[in-house]
Amino acid sequence: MEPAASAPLACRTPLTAPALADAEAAALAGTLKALAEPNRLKILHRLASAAPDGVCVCDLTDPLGIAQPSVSHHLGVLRRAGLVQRRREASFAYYTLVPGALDRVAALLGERP
Amino acid sequence: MEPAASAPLACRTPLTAPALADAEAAALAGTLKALAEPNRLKILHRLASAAPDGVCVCDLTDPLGIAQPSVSHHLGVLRRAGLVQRRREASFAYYTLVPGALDRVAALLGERP
DNA sequence: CATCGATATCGACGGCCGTCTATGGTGACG
DNA sequence: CGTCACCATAGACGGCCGTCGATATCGATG
Repeated sequence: MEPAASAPLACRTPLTAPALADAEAAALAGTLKALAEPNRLKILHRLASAAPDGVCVCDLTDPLGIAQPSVSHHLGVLRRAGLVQRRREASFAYYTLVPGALDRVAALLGERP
Repeated sequence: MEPAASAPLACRTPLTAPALADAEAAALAGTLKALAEPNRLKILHRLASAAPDGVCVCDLTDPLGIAQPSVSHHLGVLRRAGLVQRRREASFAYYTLVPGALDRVAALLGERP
């Protein structure tokens, strides 16, 4: 608007702020990217609804309507993101939510720094 | 584990639940997909930090380190997702957060149905 | 030991996404 | 009225992602 240096014009920049660091942005984006998929959201909802001691893969394949390798793939993504955990028993695999994980993400989105 | 019908085996399915509807899953996934990008998170953080009357595009280009059309692209994605809004003034464009948008997303992630 | 069922991994294919350069449209200024 | 700054759009290119069929592993069963 007025006293700038050499720049031809500056609309204005009233703010300063730590500016979200690259590492934090990438980390949060990674977690959100794991969440941003319809089938994975359905999986999480299912695990949240009926997760006393876990849900096995065979109980997820039919409701989702996708092939079993795809279900395993999505579970792997959620597991690498730290959102779910696996408990192996015989030849079955029972998946459960990692307790505070979703709430932590929600808190990060809700906070207004 | 034992008394099934004709299926050769059923690990067990103790739970029932409405099961997240396709439309809801797709909608939430769409919003999360808009959030799941480092540069867009930085934009939102910036808007949240210093957003009394908005931030113009020129103030976002340099901190992000990407070309101006890319910034416009990201702002468009956030706007179509209903997360930010635009206010045009002269040749400038001031972007602000849509008030309750982020909190709504956080609430959806935090609720345990 | 041979078989079968439950999962995970592999390789391939199609589509979406983030980035860029180039260009267009609009308001201010001289 | 010509010029310039700000912003948006269009088109192209490379890479990541979701899906599948095929295959491997591992435990239980007979």
